Amino acid sequence: MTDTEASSTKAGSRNAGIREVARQAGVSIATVSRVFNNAEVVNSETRERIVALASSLGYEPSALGRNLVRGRSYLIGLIVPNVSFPLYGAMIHGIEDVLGRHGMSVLLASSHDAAATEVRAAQNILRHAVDGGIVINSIVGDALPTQRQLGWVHVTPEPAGLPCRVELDNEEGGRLAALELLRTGRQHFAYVGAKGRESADRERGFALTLRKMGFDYRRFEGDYSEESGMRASAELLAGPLDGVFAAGDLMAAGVLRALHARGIKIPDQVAVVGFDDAAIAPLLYPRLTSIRQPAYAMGASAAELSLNLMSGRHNAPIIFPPELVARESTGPPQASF
Amino acid sequence: MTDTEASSTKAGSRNAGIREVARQAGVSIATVSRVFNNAEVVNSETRERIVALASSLGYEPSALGRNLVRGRSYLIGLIVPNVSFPLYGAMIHGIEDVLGRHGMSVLLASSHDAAATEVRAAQNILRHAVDGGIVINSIVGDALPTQRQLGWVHVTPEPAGLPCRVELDNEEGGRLAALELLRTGRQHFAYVGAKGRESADRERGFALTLRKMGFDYRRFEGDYSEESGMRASAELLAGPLDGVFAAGDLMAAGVLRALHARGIKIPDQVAVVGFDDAAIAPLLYPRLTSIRQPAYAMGASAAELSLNLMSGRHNAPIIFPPELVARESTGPPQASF
DNA sequence: TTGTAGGCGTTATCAT
DNA sequence: ATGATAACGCCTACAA
Repeated sequence: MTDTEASSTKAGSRNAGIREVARQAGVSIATVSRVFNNAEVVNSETRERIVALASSLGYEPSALGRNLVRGRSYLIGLIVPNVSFPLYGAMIHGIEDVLGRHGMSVLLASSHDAAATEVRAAQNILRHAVDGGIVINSIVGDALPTQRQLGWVHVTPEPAGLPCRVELDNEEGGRLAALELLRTGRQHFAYVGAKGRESADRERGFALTLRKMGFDYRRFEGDYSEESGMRASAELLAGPLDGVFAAGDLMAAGVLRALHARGIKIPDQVAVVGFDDAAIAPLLYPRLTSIRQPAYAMGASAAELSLNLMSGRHNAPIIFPPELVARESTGPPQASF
Repeated sequence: MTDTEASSTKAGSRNAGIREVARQAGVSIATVSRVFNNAEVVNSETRERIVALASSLGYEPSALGRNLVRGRSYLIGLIVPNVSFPLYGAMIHGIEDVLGRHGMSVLLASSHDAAATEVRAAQNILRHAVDGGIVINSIVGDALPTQRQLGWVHVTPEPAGLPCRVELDNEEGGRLAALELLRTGRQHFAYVGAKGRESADRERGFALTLRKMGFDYRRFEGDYSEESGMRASAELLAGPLDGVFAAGDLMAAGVLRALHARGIKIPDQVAVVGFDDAAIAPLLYPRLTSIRQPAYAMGASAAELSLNLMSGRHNAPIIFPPELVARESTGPPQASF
């Protein structure tokens, strides 16, 4: 393998490097480099000549070489529990937009809600010498492997100890749900929750708001699945019920289905509020009122936090307010032709 | 900034490099390198000493340096129209699994169904010297920018000319839908489609199968949105109707909703079949029968194709068969308690 | 089994 | 405005 020969003569097998361009242009490699970095500083005539030559030779600076000398990869690692979940999709969108604006790209890995997989994803990401990292709903939290001075930005409500964090004001979400049910004149409430701090926070906001108005509520602990929502309905219907707040849209879907199966009219007899405002919410029957997480904005903020972290700056956790999206399940059906 | 001093003495600010490890271990950097590559070939005693030292120094080989000398980035670029779409999520999952098994990672970028964004995403990906690339439902097709001998693997039904491709047998999907409607004794059919080759293929399979049994059908052209599905129902109900095949689950959702609004019983009076078997299908009311794309397997195949392409091997396009997932919208409701 | 040394493709400093 | 040249961190013949 006469490697030197091949690389200098036979164009195509390996693209022309900076040396070859410099040689053919009759300048030093430094000048070529400058053309692609500080274009202004080089004589406009030689610059154009080099640009033309480079493009005819199919040359462009190698990211590999550039990364090495700059000590950066321009990559941000991103760990997501599950790419399919629409809420995460919106977050990723926000992350991509901000990062792209700063010339950085997203290295993706999924944790599939398993601690071992999450750690493996982190190691995998670290192997690529990323400049930063973002984890959505981390399971292992600050036990995530790291390297150099890389800091992970967390998008999660827990644990509270994590320094660099973006989270949703879940308690406020619970409050909004309660207000919506109160607004539509309900009196017999129920909360369909799940384990974990997210649900607990949502319930607290819900409970506080109801109590302030002199109401109590019953509760059911599910697991965010549609099926657990159906179980919840079955159990809660043993008593008086006209207002349900479910901690997730999937559970709310189950509630709707079970009420439906019993011929109960929504929202006339029972109103239902979900959480997340996932893509399914407006497709359910009836269309589901839900508490929306500003997922895009949260992703964008996480990206900015990560960018700041790279530059040594450190920011306080950012807490986002949720927003009520009122649909048919708590009010009169929208006009449908 | 006495950079050289800092890097050689003050551990921490910049992690130890291979030189430092070699120096402290009293060996050459070549030996240290071998420990992390051809571990077997180095004396087990020195190896353990080096491993211990490296870990105490927090040393691990720099991906930057390694990539440069090997001329590879171990990155595969992935362009997705929209991360949120659950079908794509499953594909990404398949891609990640296969790639991870080969020590490669996913560099993600979204096209948001816009040609300009897709091209920009490709350029962005190319800047990172990826070893390969995969595009899901590309808009610009073979006009995607490329470099070196990098070849994009397409997951898409069109254009047919693309050499490296994974696609679904849409015609077979249409056939399955027709068979299911025939099986449940329907006689007055309708197809709710959209523009593009995917829909055309699905319709062909649907039409051929019906005609073979002596049936005809009416058609409506929507745009994959729920709203267009509702319009379809409104129009189609002008004539006799008891079996609808919609080219997408969202349109099917619209069909269901419109039928519902008119008090039409599903599946008793009208049966509905969707396409994709997206996450929403089992959540609709009633649960939607749909034609499933083997998204995970398709993603996995795309990844394998890309891996092969890197090694110079070239494969023929792979065509996947869809699968019927029967639910309530075409048959008796499942037992619900 | 281990060391030597060249090179991967670029950037950036210091002269000129 | 341009050229030499020293890194960047690592891998890998080749030699010992």
